Amino acid sequence: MSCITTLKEKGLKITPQRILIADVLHDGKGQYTAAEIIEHVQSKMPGVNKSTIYRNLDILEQAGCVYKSELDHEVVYHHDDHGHHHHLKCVQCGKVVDCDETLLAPLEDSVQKKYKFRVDFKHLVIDGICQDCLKLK
Amino acid sequence: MSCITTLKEKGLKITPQRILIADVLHDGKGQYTAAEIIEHVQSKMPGVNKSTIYRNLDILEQAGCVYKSELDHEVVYHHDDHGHHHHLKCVQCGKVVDCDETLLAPLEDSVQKKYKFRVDFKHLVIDGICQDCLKLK
DNA sequence: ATCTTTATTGCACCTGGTCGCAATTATACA
DNA sequence: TGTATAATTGCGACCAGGTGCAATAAAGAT
Repeated sequence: MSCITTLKEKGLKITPQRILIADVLHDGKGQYTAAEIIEHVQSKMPGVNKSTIYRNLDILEQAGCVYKSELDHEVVYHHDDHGHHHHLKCVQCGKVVDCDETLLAPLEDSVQKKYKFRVDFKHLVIDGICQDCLKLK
Repeated sequence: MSCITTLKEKGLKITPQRILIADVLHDGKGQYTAAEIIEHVQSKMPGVNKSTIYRNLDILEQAGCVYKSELDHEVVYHHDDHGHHHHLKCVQCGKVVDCDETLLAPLEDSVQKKYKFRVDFKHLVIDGICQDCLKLK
C-alpha cells in the first residue's frame, strides 16, 4: 500500500518532501541507506533538509510503512512491500549471510502468546559467529 | 572470566586504561551506557580519551567478553557474567518489557543447525507492538 | 636493565543523526 | 477563494561515536 495513503489515514499532511521520500522507497531495489535517500530526494528537490528526511523516515517507520535495520555498520530502510528475509551477521569477520524467514515464525507466535506483543520480523539482523571464525579458535 | 585474561590470551596488551574499563564492567549493576563507562574511567584516571574507551569496548565485544545492546535509543554494554534476559520493545510507545531467555533457545538451535552460525543471544532487543498500542488502532 | 617491535593512546577532526525554534505551508472550514 | 490553525520545514547548533596519524608504552628478546 502506498505510504501516502497511510499518512493521510493517520491525519498527517501530504507534503512534496514526503511524496519524494515515498517515491524513492517504492522504486527499485528496495533497500536504501539514509544517505542514498537524502541524495535522491535532494536531486529532485534541492534544498530539502536532512532533518526533514530523518524525521519523515521515523514517521513512516512508526506508521508501519518502512522498516529499518542495522546491517554491517549501516542503517538501511526498506519499504513494507519488499519481501522479507533476515541476516546473520558474524561479529568477528563482519560477513553477512541471508537467512530464511520461516526460521523466525515460531518465535513470533510464542512472543505473541506469552507477552501479548506483536512482533513482525522483517529484515532482522542476528549477530553471531560464523563457521569460519569458529574454526580459527 | 576476567576480561583481562581473555585479552592476554588473544595477545593484546594490558594497559591501565583497559584494566579500568574491565573494572567498571565487572562491578555493580551489570549494565552501563558508554557515557557512564567514560565517566567512571575518567574519574579514576583523568585524561583518558573517549576514543580509547570506545575502541576498547569494541575490542572486548569482539573478544566475547562484553555484549552490546540497543535499548530505547541508548546503547548499553554488559559483561558476559551477568544473567541474560531479553527485551521486547514497543516501537510505538517505547515501552520495554523483559522477556524470558528460554523463548530464544529453539531459535539458537535452528540457526546453528541450518546455517552453521553460532548465535548466543544475550540481552537481545526485539521490536514489536505492545498490547496497549494494538488496542488503540 | 635496555632495546626493539608492535599495539595502543591521545589528539584533532569528521560524520551521521538529533533538537529547539522561528518561518512556512497543508488542510479544514467559512 | 480567503483565512485560521496546527503540522511541517529549514536552519543552526549540537551530540555521540568513529578515524587517521604521530607520539607513547607494553611485552618479549638480549
